[in-house]
Amino acid sequence: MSEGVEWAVHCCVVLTSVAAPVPAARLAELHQVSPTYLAKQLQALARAGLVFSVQGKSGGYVLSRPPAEITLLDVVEAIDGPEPAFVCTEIRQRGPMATPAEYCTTPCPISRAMAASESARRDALRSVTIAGLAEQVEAGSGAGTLNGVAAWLGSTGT
Amino acid sequence: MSEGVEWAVHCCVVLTSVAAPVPAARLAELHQVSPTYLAKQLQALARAGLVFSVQGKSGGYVLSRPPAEITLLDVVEAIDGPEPAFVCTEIRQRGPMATPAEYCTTPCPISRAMAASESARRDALRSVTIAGLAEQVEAGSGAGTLNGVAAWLGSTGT
DNA sequence: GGTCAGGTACTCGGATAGAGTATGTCCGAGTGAGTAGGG
DNA sequence: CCCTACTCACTCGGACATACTCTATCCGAGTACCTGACC
Repeated sequence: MSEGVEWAVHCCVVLTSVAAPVPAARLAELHQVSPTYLAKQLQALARAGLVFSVQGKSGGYVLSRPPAEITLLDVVEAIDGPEPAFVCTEIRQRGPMATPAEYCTTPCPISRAMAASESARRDALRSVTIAGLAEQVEAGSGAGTLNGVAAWLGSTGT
Repeated sequence: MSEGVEWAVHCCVVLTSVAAPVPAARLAELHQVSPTYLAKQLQALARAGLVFSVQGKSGGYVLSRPPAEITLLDVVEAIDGPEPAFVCTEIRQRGPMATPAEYCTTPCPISRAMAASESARRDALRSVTIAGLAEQVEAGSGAGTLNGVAAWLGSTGT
């Protein structure tokens, strides 16, 4: 899986506690990652409609929806793309013992099994929201952690 | 996901109906895929212990276990590798607002959610066996399909 | 006829090139804020 | 004192290089089968 997914999810979680837009460069500084590449991931989030991008002097990125309405699946698909990992190339219709196309009314069993596993993964990802993740972060690292991060993001120093 | 996974699964399914070893080149001809690259995938299956490779004039590959004891997960992991797609790089421990390492006794919530989705996918893949797939192929394409393929694999002509 | 040695052809196995995608970087377009001037 | 127009600095956005993995290929190592000779 793309490493940018992890960055994007972390960004969404910290964005839950801020109201003003946060520039990509500041998020990169917070996470110590490549600013330009993180910007690319945030652009993908913007294209997917998960965040709003505002330009200008005090611009940046803001969540476009309440965190409870953004699922982990939304973020993963925004970065990695919505197409499933497994694509059936219809091997059964090729070669000397090919199954005639008229018999292939349903997806082949292998494709179905792969689709089922993909679906299970997507269901698991869909059941987790950004708000839920933020809640767990607070529970794990202490209440007020995200507010502290938000304060740092809003300030100008290091 | 690696395209070789699809090839490998198809090979495992057709191997359920043969007793004698089948050369990689013949499986490639059956599926109309690159012989040398398919050979590489079969080598991976052999390394994982899913198939036995026998050398010599009438050599080839045979399933090492009853098809009911080989799961789709086994094949996928043999080709794509057993390591999970998502790897947590512990972003929370980096940057100016880093969480101290002593607070990181449990995996971060994001990592946990990703692991859960991976686990769901693996469970789905584990619940499908090669024998089950072969059964569904017979049900879909007509009884005797696999035996016909087996006969073709055993013969010498095209 | 049976046994054994040798050759041969066929197999797998790992080491070796090429293509596509993920990663990382750069510069230009756009815009909101701040400022200076005028009314 | 308020309004307006301008400048400017800061932001995003897409176009451009680089590294790595997936795909595809080649040739060498090994082995079972077949053939032939010998007993």
